[in-house]
Amino acid sequence: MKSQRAELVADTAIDLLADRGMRGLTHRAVDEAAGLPPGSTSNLARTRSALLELTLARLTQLESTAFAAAPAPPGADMVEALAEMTAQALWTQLTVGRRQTIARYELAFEANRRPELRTIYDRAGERFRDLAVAILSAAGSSDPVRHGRQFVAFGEGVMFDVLIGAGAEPALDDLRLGVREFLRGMLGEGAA
Amino acid sequence: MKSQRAELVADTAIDLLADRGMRGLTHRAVDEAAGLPPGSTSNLARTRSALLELTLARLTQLESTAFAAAPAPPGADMVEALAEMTAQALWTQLTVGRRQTIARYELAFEANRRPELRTIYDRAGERFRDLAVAILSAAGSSDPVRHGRQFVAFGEGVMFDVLIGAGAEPALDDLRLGVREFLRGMLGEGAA
DNA sequence: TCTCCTTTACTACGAATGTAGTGAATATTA
DNA sequence: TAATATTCACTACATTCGTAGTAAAGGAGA
Repeated sequence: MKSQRAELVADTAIDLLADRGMRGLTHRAVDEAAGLPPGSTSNLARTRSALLELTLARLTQLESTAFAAAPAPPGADMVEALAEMTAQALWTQLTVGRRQTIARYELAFEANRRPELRTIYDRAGERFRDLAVAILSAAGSSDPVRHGRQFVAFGEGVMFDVLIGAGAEPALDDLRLGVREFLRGMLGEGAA
Repeated sequence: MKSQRAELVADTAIDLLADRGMRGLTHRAVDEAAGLPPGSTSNLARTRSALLELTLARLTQLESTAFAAAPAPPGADMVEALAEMTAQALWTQLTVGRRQTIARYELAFEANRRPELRTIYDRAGERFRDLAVAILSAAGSSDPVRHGRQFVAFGEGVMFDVLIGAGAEPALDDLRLGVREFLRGMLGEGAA
């Protein structure tokens, strides 16, 4: 981020987005929630579009570091390891990163109507998707591109369901079971 | 719906929600988009909360009819039939029902902050989930409740991915393939 | 036909919003 | 230190928002 202040503003915007939604995110609301003198946010991000861009940029920055350390251990049962890794990642996003995930979803919707956001969102999504393709390819997928995409979609669906849908508590064990079944379905019963 | 006018207002609100998001849905915007004299929506749904409730109620009404005719054909390969059925349903939601789906997502988020919406949303979701559990149970699932839930989550994820995420065109063939693999993963390779 | 009740049209108002201008304060560089 | 560029705090304004009041229109039932 360009400055400490920009970080503070963006982080506050993320929380507001998660807690109060798109309508709750305003320049003034950020000032107030961050304890900044009124006008500060308006000054840093002149337009609403600029504020959204700043927030999304910060969000992708935060999430990219969260998924950085994840080298696939090429052990005996790769599916098992991959399932464990994925379940843990989902778990993290659902608990510690709950608000970040919700804020990201809010911005994803907004990106459908704002090209400047779409650009940022897609660039981050692409990197993530490519990673999934590479991993599934290494795991012996017969159609890595489609599978990679489906893998990401499955993850988003699980998170969406927990955070927005039924609202039930996420259970790590269930996540593990689910991901394992999902992977076996794609890679075949006895996949390496 | 209570009146033709209420239907018109709700349908217009759905479109606005899909096209302009939560911030684009206002009493005045509905009047204008529906071609009603200013104040009409405000009069029909006195508060913003009432407007959102009306819209969500209409939405669940519309979607319940869309999924009504779907008796599982107990043929030889049940997984195959179920996959075909699901793929078609997803396809419909992604094309003809695109805006309805997006509007539903918007309201789902809002329901996290508005208990009165949460009630409506959950009641509809429960019926849907129960249906999934029953179908998977009939298909021989070893854990119908968890699988039913995961099945719904998978569907939401696929839709979310297409509508909000990568934004690529949905391909019916890919949907069919994906659902089939997903089901085989849950039900076992040679599931009936 | 007359009466009662619901729906509709229109208007008003306080509060909140996005945006932008300006001068002071602070940091950076020469 | 002096000059310059950047960041900051504060203010102002037109617009839009949610909400509500009220009077006219319309329809149902006696």
